[in-house]
Amino acid sequence: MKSTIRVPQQERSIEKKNKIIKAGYELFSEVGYYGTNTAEIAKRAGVSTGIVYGYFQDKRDILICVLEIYIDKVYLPLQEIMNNAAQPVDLHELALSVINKTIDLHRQNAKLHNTLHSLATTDEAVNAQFICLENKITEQMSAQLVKLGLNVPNITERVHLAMNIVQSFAHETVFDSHSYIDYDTMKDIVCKILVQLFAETTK
Amino acid sequence: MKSTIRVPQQERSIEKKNKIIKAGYELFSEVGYYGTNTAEIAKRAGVSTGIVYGYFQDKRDILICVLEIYIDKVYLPLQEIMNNAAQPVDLHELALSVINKTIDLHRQNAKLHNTLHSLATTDEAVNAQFICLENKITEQMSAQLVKLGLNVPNITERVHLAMNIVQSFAHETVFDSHSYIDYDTMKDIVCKILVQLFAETTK
Amino acid sequence: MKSTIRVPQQERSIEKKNKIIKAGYELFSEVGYYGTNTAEIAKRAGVSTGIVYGYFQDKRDILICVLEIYIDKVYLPLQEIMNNAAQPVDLHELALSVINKTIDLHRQNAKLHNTLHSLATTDEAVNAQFICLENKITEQMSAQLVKLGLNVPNITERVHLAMNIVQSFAHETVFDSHSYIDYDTMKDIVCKILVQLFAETTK
Amino acid sequence: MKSTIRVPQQERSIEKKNKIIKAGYELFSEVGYYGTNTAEIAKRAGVSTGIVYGYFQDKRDILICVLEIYIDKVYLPLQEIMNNAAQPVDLHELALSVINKTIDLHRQNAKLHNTLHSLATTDEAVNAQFICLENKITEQMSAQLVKLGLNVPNITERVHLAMNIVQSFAHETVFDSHSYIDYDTMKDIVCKILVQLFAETTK
DNA sequence: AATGAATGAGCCTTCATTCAT
DNA sequence: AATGAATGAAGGCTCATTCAT
Repeated sequence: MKSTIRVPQQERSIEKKNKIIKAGYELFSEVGYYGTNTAEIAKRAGVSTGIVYGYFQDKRDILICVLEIYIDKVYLPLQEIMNNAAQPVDLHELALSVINKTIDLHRQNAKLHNTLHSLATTDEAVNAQFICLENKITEQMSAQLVKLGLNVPNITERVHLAMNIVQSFAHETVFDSHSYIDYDTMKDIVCKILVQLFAETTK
Repeated sequence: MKSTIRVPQQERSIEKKNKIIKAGYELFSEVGYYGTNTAEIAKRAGVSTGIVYGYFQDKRDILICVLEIYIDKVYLPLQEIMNNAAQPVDLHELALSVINKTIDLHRQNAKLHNTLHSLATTDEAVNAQFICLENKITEQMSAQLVKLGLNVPNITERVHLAMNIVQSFAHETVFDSHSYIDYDTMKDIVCKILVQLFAETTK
Repeated sequence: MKSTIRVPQQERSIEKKNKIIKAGYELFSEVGYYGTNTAEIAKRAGVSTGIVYGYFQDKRDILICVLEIYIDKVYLPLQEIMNNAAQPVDLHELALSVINKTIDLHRQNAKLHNTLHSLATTDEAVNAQFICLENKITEQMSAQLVKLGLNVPNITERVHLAMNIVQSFAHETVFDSHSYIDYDTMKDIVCKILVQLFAETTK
Repeated sequence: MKSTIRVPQQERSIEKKNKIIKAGYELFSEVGYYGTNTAEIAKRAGVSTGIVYGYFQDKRDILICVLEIYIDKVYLPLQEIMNNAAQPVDLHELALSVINKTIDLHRQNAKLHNTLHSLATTDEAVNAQFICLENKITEQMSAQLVKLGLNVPNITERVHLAMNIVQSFAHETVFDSHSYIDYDTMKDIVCKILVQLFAETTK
C-alpha cells in the first residue's frame, strides 16, 4: 500500500530526478546529512517538496543515490588512469598520477566523504553500498595491474592498502590543517611507498 | 554566550561533569551524535536534563569534551609505547606494537572516530580541537623518535603519515568488511612499510 | 465551486464515473475515508488521478455518491423483501427474513456504515443525504406494511424503530465481539420483539 | 530507546494531563479525530505541543484516554440508576429512567460516539477497549437485575439488546433528523418493548 | 546546585488538488 | 477527455534548550 515511487523513463523526469540528486549531493557536501532538510533540497533543485517524494522513498533514499554518484565520481577516474597506463609501467609516474588525481577529487568531495563514512556506521544499507563498490574497484585495479605485467604477491591486499594510503594522504592535503607539515615532501614519501609496494618482488 | 557555565572546582562537581562526558562518549560511540539526545545523555549519566546545561554550553560543547577524551584514549597509549621503547630501537617490533595497539583502540572507538571526523567537516570548532591535539601528538612522537636516536629527514611528515597509515589499516581491520582481504598479510605489509619509512637513512 | 464538473452523458463516461465510485466504495469500506487517498481510488478504478476531478468536485463528493450506493445496497433488498411479502403476512417469517438479510448486508458493509455515520457527524451534506434517503425508505416500508393489511398506530415510528433495532442487532452479530452472548438466542428475542411491534393492534 | 512517557504522580501533572484529555475530548467531539490536530489540542489545553508528547505516546494515545472517559461518562450513570432501583422493581419506571438518562448522555456525546465507533473499525486497540468495557457493563447490569429479583432466561442477551435499543433510540432522538417521526410516541413504544423484554417470564 | 516539566521551532512526510501536455 | 507529474499547505512528532521550583 506504500505510495509508488516513480521510476522516471521520460527524459524530463530523469532530468528532474538528477537535479534532486545533484541538490542533495551539494547540500550533503556543504552542511552534512543532518544539516540538510528536504525542503532545501527541493528548493535548490527547483522543485516542490512534494515531488521529491515522488522520486525518492525518503530522505535516506536520496542519500543512497548520492552515494552512488559519489563512488563513481571518486573511483572511476582512478580506474581510467589505471586503464590508460602504458606498458611497461613507470610505477613512479603511475603513483604520482593516482595521488594527484585523488587529491583533486578529494578537493571536491572530502566533506561528503566524511559524511558518508559516518552514516555508514549507523546505516547498514549505506555501509553495504560502500563495501560492495569498494570491492568492485579493488578487484578491477588489481586485475589491471596484473595485466600490466606486475607480479607481486598479495596483489589485492597491496592495492587496497595503497588506496587507503593515498586517500588518507589526499584527505590530509586537502584539509591542509597541520601547519608543520610540508605536503610536497609528504607526497614524495607517499609516492616512494607506493613504488616499493608494487616493486617489491624485483628485490 | 552566557557565562553561567560553571567551572566546577569542587570534587563532586568535577565528578558529575565527567559522568556526563562519559555518557556522551558512550552514546556518541553507539548511535552517533545525531542519534543521541541530551535527555539520554543525562539519563545515562544519572543527572537531570537541566544540569547538563549547567556544565556545558550546549550539546556541541559535550562533543568537544568527548573529543578530548577520545584523542587521549586513542593517542596517549601510542605515546606510551613510544616512551617505553628501548634503545636501540627494534623498528619492526615497535611498528608491530603500534599497529596492534591501534587496532585495539579502534575496536572500541571506530564509530566515534567516523562521527567526529564527519562533524569536523561541518563544525569549525570541532575541527580546530581535532587539529590542535593531533599537532601536539605528532610533535611528541617525533621528538621521542629523535630522542631514540633515529635520524631520518622530515621526521614530522613521516610520523604523521605513519599514523595515518596505521589508522587507516586499523579501520579496515576492525570493520573487516572486505572478504577478499587477508588482514594478517596486510598487517605484515603495513609493518614493512613503517620500518622502511624510518629506516631509510641507514641506507 | 467551479462548474467544470462533467455530467457524463455518454455511455463510456458514465461507466468510468461508476468505476470510480465503486473503487471508492471498496476502499472506504476496507480502510475508511481517511485511510483512503484519491490516488488509490483512481488506481483501483483504472483511471488517472486527474480525471477523478473531472467527474467529482472533490474527495467528499465521491463519498456522497458512495453513500447513495450504500443506502441502495443496504435498504433496497429490504424493500424487496417487503414487496414480496405474501398476504396475509406471516409476521414472524417476515421479521426473520429481514433480520437475516440485514445481517448479510452488514457483513459486507459494516465498516463503511461506521465510517459514514462518523462523517455525517461532521459533514452536514453527508448527514443530509443520509437523512433524506432514510426518510424515503421508511416511508416506502410503512406504506407497504399498510398495503399488506397491517393496521397499527404510529406505523412510521414503529418501522423506523424496527429498522434501528434490526441494524443494531446485525451490527452486534457481525462484529461478534462479545463472547458471552449467544447470537441465536438474541436473534429469537429480536424476532419476537418485531412481531410484537406490529401485532400489537390485534390485541 | 523510545522516549519515556511521564506517568504523572504530582497533582499539577495529573491536572495537566487531564486538561489535555479534556481538550481532546472536546475537539474529537466537535470536529472528529481527523479534524483535530495535536497543536489545537495543546492550544485548547493551554500547553505547548511538545508537552503533549510528554504525557501521551502519540495522538492515538490521547484517543484511548478519551475513550476511557467517554465510556465512564456514558455507562456509569446507567449503572447508578440500576443500583438505585428500589425493590420491587417498577419496570416501566426503570426503563423510562434509563431511556431519559441515555438521551441526556447522548446529547453531549453523540458525535464522539460515532467518531469512536468509526475508529474502532480501523484500530484494533480502540475496538478492544470498547468491547472490554461493554462486557463489564453488561455483566454488572445483568447481575443487578437478577439481584432485584428478575428471573428471565438469557438475561445477558436481553440486557445487551436492551442497551442497544435504547442507544439506538437515543441517537435517533438527539439527532432529531426525521421530521415525520414523533419522538415521544417512539419513546413510549421503546419503553413498552423494554418492559416486555424483562417481564416475559411472568407470562 | 539541581530537578525535570515545559517550550516551540523545525523536520519529514502525505495528499487533495491543479496544470501542462 | 485524459494523463500523471507537480504543487504546497498541513500534520505528527522530536529535541535542544529554558525555567519555575
